[in-house]
Amino acid sequence: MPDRAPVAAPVPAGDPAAAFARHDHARCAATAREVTARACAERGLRLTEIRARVLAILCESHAALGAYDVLDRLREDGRKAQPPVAYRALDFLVVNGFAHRIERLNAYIACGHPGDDHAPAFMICRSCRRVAECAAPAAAAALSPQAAAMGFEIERVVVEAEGVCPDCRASARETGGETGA
Amino acid sequence: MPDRAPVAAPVPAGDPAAAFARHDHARCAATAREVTARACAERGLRLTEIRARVLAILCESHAALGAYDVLDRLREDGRKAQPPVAYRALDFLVVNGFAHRIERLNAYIACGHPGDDHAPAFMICRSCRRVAECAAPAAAAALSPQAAAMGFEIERVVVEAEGVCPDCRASARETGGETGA
DNA sequence: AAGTGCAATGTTACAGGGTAACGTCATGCC
DNA sequence: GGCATGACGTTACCCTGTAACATTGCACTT
Ligand SMILES: [Zn+2]
Ligand SMILES: [Zn+2]
Ligand SMILES: [Zn+2]
Ligand SMILES: [Zn+2]
Repeated sequence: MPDRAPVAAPVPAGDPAAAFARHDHARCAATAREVTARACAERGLRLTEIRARVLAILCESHAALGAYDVLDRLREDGRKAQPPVAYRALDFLVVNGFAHRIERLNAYIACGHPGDDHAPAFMICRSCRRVAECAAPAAAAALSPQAAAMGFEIERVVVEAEGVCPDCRASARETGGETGA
Repeated sequence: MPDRAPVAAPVPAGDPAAAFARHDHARCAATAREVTARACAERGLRLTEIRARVLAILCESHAALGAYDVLDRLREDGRKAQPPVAYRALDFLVVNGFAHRIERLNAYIACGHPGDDHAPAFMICRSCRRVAECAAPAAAAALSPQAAAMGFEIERVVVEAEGVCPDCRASARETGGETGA
């Protein structure tokens, strides 16, 4: 499902709420690609053609894409790509903080703050698969005391909220039915 | 990897830290099964033979088991079970709050507070796959303001911390090497 | 220029996780 | 008996992910 009209911009493109609100998505996507390219240049990382293409595919919308969705898109370009091609590019983007894996969906999204070192939390719409990336250091921090108490060393925290986005709630209300697609 | 010696009980069996500490696991497992059985009786849920068996399998250790691990165990009983048999039993347990799915691992554990309505967070050892279930309402609550601000309706929050448990940290130190198995 | 090393990509083949769909069977109710 | 319901049995898939190895291209050495 495509995002809503990417014309007006009542919400700035970097805002977490952008995923579920009207915003200038062309600018949103272009910024993400440019910032990532710059970060790669600064850090000596090679943003190869395939990697850049996969990032562009993820940037096309705020919906999470499965690795095989990405693979299909690569094949539409005329490549005869096999699964490892998609997975390797996705791994590169995730490891370097330019994309995120959504565990709940086994899927991927472009990062909203590429290059920055951040502790993201995600709001996942179970109806349209769009995902908003929020900063929620408090959520992860809440676990530290308990981890320390039991001697557990935390390396990474996954925080994913599943629910229904404003658009899909509105759609459900119109049809009077459930919140499904 | 089996749990450590289930003899002494420096930690009470219901404690979140039990997953990574010496405790009376026989008692720990028996309690989980009994509480679940009682909750089913009270609520008119049918804890059938297969469901009870799957719960017992999950209760055998604090390590997360994949659906196919559970299936293999069912087959060892002499059943000729197919995947849906395991998935249906696991779904029953998860939906009714007697087990949890660990998204990060695509795997399952028995619930530490079966029947109670709770907002669990998990500490997952990436080395031995054991999982501690903690109560961390603060982690989920930290997302509410942002969700409200963007009109997102949260239905469920996944909080999973990945890291290394005390035992595996100790093992790594002994061998001077990395924290792998 | 030839040789060497490394990172990225191409390709095959498979393992692991999950479900739709349909048939069967037992239970309980009218 | 007739019927609805919920659980289980079975088949046949689809989606997700990776090990392993061949190849390419580029940078750096000699
Ligand atoms: Zn956007
Ligand atoms: Zn939505
Ligand atoms: Zn135990
Ligand atoms: Zn461990």
